[in-house]
Amino acid sequence: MYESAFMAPNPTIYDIAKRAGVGIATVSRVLNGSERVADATREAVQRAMQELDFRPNRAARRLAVGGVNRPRVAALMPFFSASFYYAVSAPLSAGLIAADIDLVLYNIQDREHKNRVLDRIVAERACEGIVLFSMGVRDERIAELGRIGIPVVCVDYPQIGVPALTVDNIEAGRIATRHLIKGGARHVGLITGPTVALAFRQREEGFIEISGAKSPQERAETVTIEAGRQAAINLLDQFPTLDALMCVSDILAVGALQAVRARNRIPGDDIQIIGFDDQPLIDVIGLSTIRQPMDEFGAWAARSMATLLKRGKEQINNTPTVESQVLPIELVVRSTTRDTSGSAKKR
Amino acid sequence: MYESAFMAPNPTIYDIAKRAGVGIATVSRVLNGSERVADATREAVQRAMQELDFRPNRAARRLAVGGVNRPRVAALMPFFSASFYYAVSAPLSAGLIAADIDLVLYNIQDREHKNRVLDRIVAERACEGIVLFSMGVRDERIAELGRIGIPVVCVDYPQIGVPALTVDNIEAGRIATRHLIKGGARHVGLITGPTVALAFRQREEGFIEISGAKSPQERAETVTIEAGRQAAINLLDQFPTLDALMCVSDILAVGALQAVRARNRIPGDDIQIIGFDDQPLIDVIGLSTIRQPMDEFGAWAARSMATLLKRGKEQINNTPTVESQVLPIELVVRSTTRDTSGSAKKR
DNA sequence: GTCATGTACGAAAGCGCTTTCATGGCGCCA
DNA sequence: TGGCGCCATGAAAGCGCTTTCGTACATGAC
Repeated sequence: MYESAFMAPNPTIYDIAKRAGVGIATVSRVLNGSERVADATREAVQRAMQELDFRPNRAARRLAVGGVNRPRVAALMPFFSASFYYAVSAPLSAGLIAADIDLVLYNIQDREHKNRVLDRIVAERACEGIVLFSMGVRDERIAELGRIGIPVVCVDYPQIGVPALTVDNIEAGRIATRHLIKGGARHVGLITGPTVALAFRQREEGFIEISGAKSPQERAETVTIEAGRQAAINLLDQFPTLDALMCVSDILAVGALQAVRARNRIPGDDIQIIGFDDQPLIDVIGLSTIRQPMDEFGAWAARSMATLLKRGKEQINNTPTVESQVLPIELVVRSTTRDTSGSAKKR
Repeated sequence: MYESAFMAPNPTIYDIAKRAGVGIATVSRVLNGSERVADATREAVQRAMQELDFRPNRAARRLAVGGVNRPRVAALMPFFSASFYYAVSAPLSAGLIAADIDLVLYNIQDREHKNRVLDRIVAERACEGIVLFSMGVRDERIAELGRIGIPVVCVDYPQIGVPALTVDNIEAGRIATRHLIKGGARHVGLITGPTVALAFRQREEGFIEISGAKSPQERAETVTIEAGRQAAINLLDQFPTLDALMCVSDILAVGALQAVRARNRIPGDDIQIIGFDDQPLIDVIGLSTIRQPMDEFGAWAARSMATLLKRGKEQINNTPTVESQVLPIELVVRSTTRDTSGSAKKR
C-alpha cells in the first residue's frame, strides 16, 4: 500500500486503556466528551492518547453508532483543466447532493497519482461509486472495480465496458478548422495541450485531418494563459504567414489572443483565433469557440451514479442501466473569427 | 435524522443468508466477486440481495478489511459564488491531497441545507475535520463539534472560537469607493449581492461609510453576469448622473460592464466600474478590482486542517495551534477606472 | 452505625462485515 | 471399492468502537 512511512499499527482504545490503567469504556467516554468522568481520569487518558498518538478509527466508530450508510462517490478529475473544473463539478455536486450521495473529490495530478487513488479505493472499499473525468485508466483495474460491484462512469473519455458521456472531439476539431478556412484562412496553425488529455489529442487529430499534417503546431505543456501566449508567440514569429490559430482550449486561446495583440495583429481580422469549451467569461472576451455542454457532463455523471447506485444489484447481474452518450457540440462564432456560414450561431 | 422516507433498517448479510438459505460467508463471497461459489448459489444470493434491496454497510466493510484510517475533511462552501469555487477549492484539494487527507465537498445551497449537513457530520462522525467557507453557523453546533474533537476552520468568515482566515472586507469597500472618487466620480452607485454572504454585506458597509447612505444601490439576488447587468440597467436608467459603479463581485461587475456599453457609455471614461476578487480571466477583460488572495484561502485551509488533525490531542486539551489571520487585499487598477494615485498597481 | 442515593468506572454485548479454518460431499485413480 | 484430494460451504473469530448494565465505593440522612 501507499501509506505513511511508519506503518506502526494505529493504537486502539485498548492500548490507551491499558496505558492509562482504565477500562475501554472510560476511554470511549473521554473520546466523546462525556461528563461522567473524573478529571484525574480524563487527564490520564488524554495523556495516554497523546503519547501513543492515538486517532480513533472512523469506520469502527460509525459501525458502532450505526450511522446511516449514505453512499459516497469519488470523482477523479485532472488538475490541469481549470475550465472543466468548475463547470463540471458544480452540477455534479448539486446532482449528487439532491440524490443524498456524498462527493469525495480527488484532483488527480498525474497518472501515478491516479493509480494510487484507484488502488486505495479498491483496497479500502472507500467509495460506492467512481466518476472518471477526462482520463485513462488501466483496464484491469476497471475490471476489478466491476467485480467488487463498484459502478464506474466516465465523462469526456470513453472506456470499454463503462458508460461514458463524451463529445465527438475529432469532429469538433474538423469543424473548427473548416470554420477558419471558410473564413478565408490560408495558413492555419495549431496550439495544442498536454497529451494526457484524450480530448486534446482528438481535437488535434480533427485539425490535422482538414489542414494537413504539415501545418505548424506548438504544444503547451500546461493549460494556462501564459502557456498559450508563449506557444502563440513561437508560432507567430516562426511562421509570419499564419492567418489563423486553432487552440485546443479556451484558456490557451486567450493566451494566443494576447500574443496576437502583442504582435500588433488584429484578431478576427488579419488573424483568426478559435478555442474550445466556451467556458464562463469567454463570451465577454469575445472569443469564438466550440462549445461543449460542460454542465451537462456533471449533471449526467450525477444522474448516472444515482441510477447505478440505486440498482446496485442489477449491476451485479451485469445489466447495465446507464447508456453511453455522445453529446452534440456547437460552433459559437464571436469576434475572433469571421462568420461565413449563415448557419453558425452568432453571439 | 434526515433520512430517506422509509427507514426500514437496512438488511444485513444475515438477512440475505437466511433468505438465500446459505451462510453469511457465502454471501460475503458473492459480494466480493469471489470465484469459489457455485453458480446456482451465487444466483440465489443475488436474487435475495435484489429482493431485500441489500446494500452493504461500508463502515463494517472497512472495519473488517482494516482499511487505512485516512482522515477526511468536509468542506462546506456556498453554491452561489462561482468565482470562489475554483480559485479556492483547487489549492484546498491539492493541499489536502499532499497531506494525505480526503476531501468531501458539500456545495451548500442554503442555511437549512447547511444545518442538515452539519447535523449529519456530527451524528455520524462522518469527518475528522470541517472547513467552513463564507458562511454563518449556529454557535451551539460549533461548540458541539469542539466537544467531540472535530476541528473546524473558517475561511472568508469569522467565527468565535474558531481559527479563521479573512480579509478586511469593510476596508476593501472603503478602498474601492475612495478609488472611484479619487478618479473623479461625483455620483457613485452600488451593486450588491445576496445578503447571505457576509463579505458582500461588509463591502457594502465600507461603501456606504465613504459615499453616504443615500447613494443609489441595487441588490442582485444571484451572483451572475445577467443579474449584474440587470441591476446596472436599473441603476443607470434611474440615476442618469451616475458616473461610477462599485459591484461587490467581479461577476456582477462584468454584467455592469455590459449594461454600461449597452447604454453607449464608455467604461473607465464617462463611467467607472470596479469589482471584487480578481478572479481568473477578469484581467483579460480589463476590469479594475480589489484582489483578495483566493488561492491562499484554500491553501491556508488545507495547511490548518493538516496541522489540527495531526495534533488532534492538543486540540482536545484546548490548545489551539492555528491562529486566525487577516490577509491583505490589493487594489488592481485596470481599464474600467481612472488611476490617480501612483501607488496603485497597474496591470 | 445503617441504609438510601449517587457517581465513577469496568465487563461485555453488539454494530455488519471479512476471513480463516474445518467439514462434508464429490469425483477420481488405483 | 477404498482412499485421496479438491471444492463449495458454514461456523466462528475478530476488526475498533459505543453503550448498556451492574458493581464498588463515597456521601448524606437518619
